[in-house]
Amino acid sequence: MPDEAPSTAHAHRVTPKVSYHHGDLRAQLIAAVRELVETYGPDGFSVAEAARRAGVSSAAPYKHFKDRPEILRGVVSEAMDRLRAAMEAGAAAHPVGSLEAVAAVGQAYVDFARAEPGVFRLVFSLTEGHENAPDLLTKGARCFGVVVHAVAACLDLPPDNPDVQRRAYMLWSFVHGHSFLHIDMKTKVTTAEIDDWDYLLGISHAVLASAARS
Amino acid sequence: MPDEAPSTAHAHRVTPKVSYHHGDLRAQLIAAVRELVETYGPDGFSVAEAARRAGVSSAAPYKHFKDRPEILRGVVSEAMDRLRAAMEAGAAAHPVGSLEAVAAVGQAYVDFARAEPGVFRLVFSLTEGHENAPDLLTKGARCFGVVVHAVAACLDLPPDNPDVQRRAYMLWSFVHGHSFLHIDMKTKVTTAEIDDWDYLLGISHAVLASAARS
DNA sequence: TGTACATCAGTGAACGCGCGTTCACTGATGTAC
DNA sequence: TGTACATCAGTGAACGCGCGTTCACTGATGTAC
Repeated sequence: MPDEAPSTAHAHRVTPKVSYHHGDLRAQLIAAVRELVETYGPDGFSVAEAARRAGVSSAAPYKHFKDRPEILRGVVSEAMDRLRAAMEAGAAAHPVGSLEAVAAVGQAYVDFARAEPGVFRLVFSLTEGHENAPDLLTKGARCFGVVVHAVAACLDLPPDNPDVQRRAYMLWSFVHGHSFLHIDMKTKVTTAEIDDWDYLLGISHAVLASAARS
Repeated sequence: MPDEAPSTAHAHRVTPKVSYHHGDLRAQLIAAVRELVETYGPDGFSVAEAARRAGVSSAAPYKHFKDRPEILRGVVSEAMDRLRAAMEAGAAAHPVGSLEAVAAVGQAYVDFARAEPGVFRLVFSLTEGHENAPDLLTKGARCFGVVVHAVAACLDLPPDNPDVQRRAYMLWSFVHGHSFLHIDMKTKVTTAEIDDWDYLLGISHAVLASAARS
């Protein structure tokens, strides 16, 4: 080769990204976007900045994603997977059919929102993503399915029972609202102290024990 | 002009919305931004486009607002005023202390979210606005105050009673979650049909009638 | 085993664009005298 | 009452910027023979 003697330089390139094709750029980009979304909010990310943080040229992301929205969808998809896993783990930590199992699903939800408020918000701000990404809709429905499952077990009814669906939705909206209020208003707007677990148990009891409505 | 009497107490300036050059550009800009936010989402507005829609040059907005964030804050402030007014009107349409009055506050909240989903989302996505705008915090607290008031009347307890605060927060998070889920997932994720008024009455009953917790 | 080749994840330069904001200005308005 | 003046909400041109995306390319990798 006309290049200089490679002998000395040949040794070991200590830089971790020695490889031209670096391992998993897609995953690294998603991680970078998550970071950006947490720092600057759901719309405060740019493809360019994400690429910069992944240590790659600004054109590189387009080898893995069609365009900017697709990157967002990738982040949301991955986040929903983690959210569902957390909810399932919460339920699994308590006896099947117990009120605690229901509350634990809610606790996982709230914990996720608190740990990743930016991503959490992003998941629910994909107004345009609905039509474009049926797989995201599916994943959302699966998350809801975890709630339905816990409620059904608790009430000893089949998951498709209307009353189960209704109460599961009530619980979900409750927990969803609590999560959002929590991350939106770090400054408390109420004088009452809220302990999550107590609160979620109380909610679960109020919703599941109240008289069935038509 | 002859409409003077500057030293007397009743020195009321007639001509409430004096048209200098353009009429009330400030209000028109806010209206334009509301429109943009509804169309393109909370972050999908630009100062330039708002000015365009108001029929003025792109520099004109800076005669009324310091910068872009201040415009957003103006929109949110105005929206919170309308939201509170709607909640108060809802409560006032039913007997003081009735469960219906409580549910009507929630209904007004949900109605607002459904009528202006973009603005509604914007109100709750001002992550940075908290420190910058104490007046927005105050307005938010006042909105919550409407809920507290209705709950206090219903339970016949003072508004600063911890149980009142706790139940008001529960109701709020419930309604907040329902509102968000409603505007986020137009496609229903549950098989159960939700009638708002029934639903809100049920919620109010479940929250206010359940046994008091420590 | 070595070699030729197709594949494909990267580069880096370039593009057009719309944005936020500033600037000196203009001309209508309200007021003091 | 008329006039001179200060005020201020507008203009329109200009700026620098970072963005999303495209493009021809490069060179490492895996595989068929």
